[in-house]
Amino acid sequence: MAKTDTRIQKKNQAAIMDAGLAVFSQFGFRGSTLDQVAEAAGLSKPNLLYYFRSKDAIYTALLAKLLENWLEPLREINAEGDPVQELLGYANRKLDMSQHYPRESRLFANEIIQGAPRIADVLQGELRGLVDEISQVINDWVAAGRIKSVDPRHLIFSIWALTQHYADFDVQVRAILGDVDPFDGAQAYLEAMLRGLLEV
Amino acid sequence: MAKTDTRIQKKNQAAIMDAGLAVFSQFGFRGSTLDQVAEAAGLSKPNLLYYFRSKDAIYTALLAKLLENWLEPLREINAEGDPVQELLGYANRKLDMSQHYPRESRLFANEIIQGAPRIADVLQGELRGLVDEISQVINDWVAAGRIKSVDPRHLIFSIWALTQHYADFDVQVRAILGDVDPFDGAQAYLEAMLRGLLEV
Amino acid sequence: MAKTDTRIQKKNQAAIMDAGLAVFSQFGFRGSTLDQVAEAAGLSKPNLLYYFRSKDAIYTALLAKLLENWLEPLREINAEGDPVQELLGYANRKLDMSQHYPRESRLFANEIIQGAPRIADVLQGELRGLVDEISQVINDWVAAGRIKSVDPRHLIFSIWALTQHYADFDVQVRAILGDVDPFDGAQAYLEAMLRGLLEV
Amino acid sequence: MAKTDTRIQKKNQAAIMDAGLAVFSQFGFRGSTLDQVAEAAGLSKPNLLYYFRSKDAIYTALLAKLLENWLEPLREINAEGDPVQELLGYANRKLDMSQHYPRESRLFANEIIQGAPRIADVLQGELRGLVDEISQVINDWVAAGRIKSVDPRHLIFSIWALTQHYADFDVQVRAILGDVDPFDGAQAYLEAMLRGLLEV
DNA sequence: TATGAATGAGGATTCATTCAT
DNA sequence: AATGAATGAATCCTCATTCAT
Repeated sequence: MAKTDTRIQKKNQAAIMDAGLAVFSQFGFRGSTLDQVAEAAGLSKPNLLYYFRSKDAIYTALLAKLLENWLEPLREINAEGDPVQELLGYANRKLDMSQHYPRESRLFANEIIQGAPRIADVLQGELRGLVDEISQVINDWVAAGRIKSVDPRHLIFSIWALTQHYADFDVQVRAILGDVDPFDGAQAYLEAMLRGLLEV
Repeated sequence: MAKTDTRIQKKNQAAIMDAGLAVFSQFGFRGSTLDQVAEAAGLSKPNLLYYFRSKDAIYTALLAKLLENWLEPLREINAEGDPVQELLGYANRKLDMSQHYPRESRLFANEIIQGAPRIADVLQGELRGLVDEISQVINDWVAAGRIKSVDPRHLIFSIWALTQHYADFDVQVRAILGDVDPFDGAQAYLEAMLRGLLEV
Repeated sequence: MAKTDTRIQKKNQAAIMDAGLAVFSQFGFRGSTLDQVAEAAGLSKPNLLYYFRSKDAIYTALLAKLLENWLEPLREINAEGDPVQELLGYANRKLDMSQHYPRESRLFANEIIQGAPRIADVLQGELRGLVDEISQVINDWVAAGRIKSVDPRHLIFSIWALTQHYADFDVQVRAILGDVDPFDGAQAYLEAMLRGLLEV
Repeated sequence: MAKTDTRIQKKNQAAIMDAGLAVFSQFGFRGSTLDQVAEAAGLSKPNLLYYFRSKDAIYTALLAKLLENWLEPLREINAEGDPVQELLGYANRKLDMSQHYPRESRLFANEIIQGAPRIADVLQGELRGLVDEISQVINDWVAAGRIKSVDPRHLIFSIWALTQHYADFDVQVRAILGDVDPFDGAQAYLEAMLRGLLEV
C-alpha cells in the first residue's frame, strides 16, 4: 500500500513539477496561474495544492531543483586539464543544457531579470564562490602562459550569455535562422570564438 | 489652452511611458499591475487610462518605441568601412545601450522569453530582413579575406547575447563582480573576443 | 474482536470529543476546522469522519453532553434546606465547574452569543422549566421571610454571570489579576455578595 | 465635490462598520464572511474592500472603536463622590450599554472568549492600569469605613459579568423571562446586590 | 483633465466531505 | 478501522476597467 501511494505521489509530484516548469518558464511567477499549472499537470487545482502547499511552494521547489543542476557543469572544470579543452568542454555542456533543457534556462532567466528575489543569496554566496574559484584557475592558466590574457569573469559571462541565449531567445533565433537548427552552427561558432580568444 | 493641454499631455504620456518601462521591464506584462504603473507615474489609475486605453496599450506603445531604436545600431554598420572596426563599433553601441538603457533591454528580453506574442511578426519580418542584409555584408567581407571565416548570424547572436547579458542579468553580474563596474571589463573583453575571432 | 473494536471506538470517540471541545470552545463552530480537531485528536480527518458523520455531528454531540451536566447543579437545590446554604452551595458548584471545566463554559457561551441556533428549544423548554421551579422555591423562601425579597430569576442570572465570567473571560481576568489565582478571591466574594443580598 | 465624496465615503464607511458589527458580533471573526458584511452593508464585496483593505481591517477598526467607549464609564467614577452612588452609577452606565449596544458587548465577548488575540495588550496595559486605579479608590473607601470590606477587582468583575450578561446571553435571558423586559428587573436587582454588599 | 466610486472576472487558498483501498 | 487521494463549494482578495462627476 505504501508503495502504491508513493507511486501516485511521485507521479503527481513529477507531473506538477513538469507542468510548473512549462508554465513558470514561459510566464514568470506572477504571470502564471495555478489553473494553468493544474491543467498542464492534469490535476484539479485543489489536488495540486494537496501536493504543494502553495503556488510559491511549486515555484520554489522548481528553483531549488534547477540550482542543483545549474552549477554542476562549472564544478567539472579541471584545473589539471588542458585549459582550452576544459573551457570548450564547459561551454559545450552549457550549450547542451540550453538545447535539452531550455525551459530550465528560461525559468532561471525570468527569475534573474525580475531581480532574483528568491535566489539573491545563492548568487552572492555559492555562485560567486564557485566563480571565484574557477577564476583563480583561469588566472593561473594565464600566468602559466597556457592561454592568452583574459578577464576570467567576463569570459565566464560570455559563455553563459552565449549558450543561454539559444534557449532564452529561442523564438528570435529561430525567426532569424528559419529552418536551420541553431545548435548546429552554435557549437562551431562557440569553439571558434573560444579558440580565437584563448589559444596562444 | 490647447497648447497647455498638449504640454500636460506630453508630460503625462512621457511619465506613463517611463513608469511603464520601469514596471513592465521588471515584472513582465502579466506580472505588472496598473496600480504600480500609476503610482510610478504619479497619476491616478483612471487618469492613466485617460491617456492610454488599456494596460495593453501602454505595453504595446512601449514595445513599439523600443523596436524603433532597437534595430537602429544594426543599420549603422557600413559595408564600406573596415570590417573589424564596423563590428566593434556595433558591439560597442549595443553595450552602451545595455549600460544606459537596461530597462529597455529587459523589457525586450521579457517579451522574447515569453514567446514574443506581440512582436513575432517584427522578428520574422523586419529583424530577419536586416540580419539577412548584414549577414551578406559579413559574408562578403569573409569572401574578400578581410576577416576570418565566421557564421554571420551566430556572430550577431553572440554580440547580442553578450551585450544584453550585462543588462538582463545585471543582478547576477553584480553579485559576482561585487563593486567592480561591469562595463569597464566588458568593453575590453568584447574587443578581445571579436579581434580574436575576426582578425586575419 | 468486537470488544477490541469497542475499546478503540470508545477511546477514539472520547479523544474526538475532547479535541472538539478544545477547538470549538475557542473558535466557535464556524471558526473551527476539522483539521484542527483531527490534529488535536491525533486522528486523520477521514478517520474522524468515520466516527462522526460530520463536523456538525461532533459539535452537536458536544452540546448534548454539555447540557446533560449543565443543568444538574440547579436540580440539586433542595427546597427543604437552608435557603442561604442552598444558594451558596449552588453558586459554589457553578464556580467549581468554571474552574475545572472552563472549556465547557466557553462552548456554551459561544453557542449562546451566536444566538443559540441549536439549543433554543432546550433553553425555552427544559431550562426555563427548571428555572421556573427554582424560582418558585425561592419565592417561597422569600414569602416565608427566610431570605430578603429578591427577584429569583435575576438572582439566578447573577450567579450564572458571575461564575461563568471566570471561565469565559478568563484571559481578561488573568490580565487584571496577574499572578493571583482568580478562584481564590472569587469564592469569598461570591459568598459575601449572596449573604449581603439574601440574609435577613 | 470634496464634500460629496466625503459624504459618500462617510456614509459607506459607517454602513460597513454597522454591518460589520452586526455580523462579527454574532459569528465572531472567523465565522463571519465578507459576503455577509457586504450584503448587510448593501455594497458589493469589492466595493467593501475599496473602503477597508481587508476583512481584518474592518474587524480591527470595530474593535478599536469599541475599546474607545468601553473603558469610558470606568473613568467616570469619582473618588470624591459617595462610594455607593458612584458604584451604582457605574453599574447603571454599564447596564445601559448592554441595553443599547448589545452588539458591541457581544463583539467584545467573542474576542475575549477566543483568547483576545488582538487586544491582549490593551487588557494587560490600559485596562489593567485603569482597574488598578479604581481598585485603589475602592480600597480607600473601605479603609475609610465608607463601604464594607470587599475585594475591589472581584467587585468590578461582578459588575461587568452581570451587566454584560444581559447583552451577551440575551437569548437565554429572554427564553427564561418570556415577555418580561430583562432590563426592568436587572436594574433593581443590581442596586439591591450592590447595596447589600457595600452599605455599612 | 482628473478622480472617487464601483464592479465583473479572475486567482490563490481553505475546507468539509467523499472515494478508493 | 484507517488513510491517501481527490474535489466542489466557498472565501478572501486583486485587478483591469467603467461610471459619474
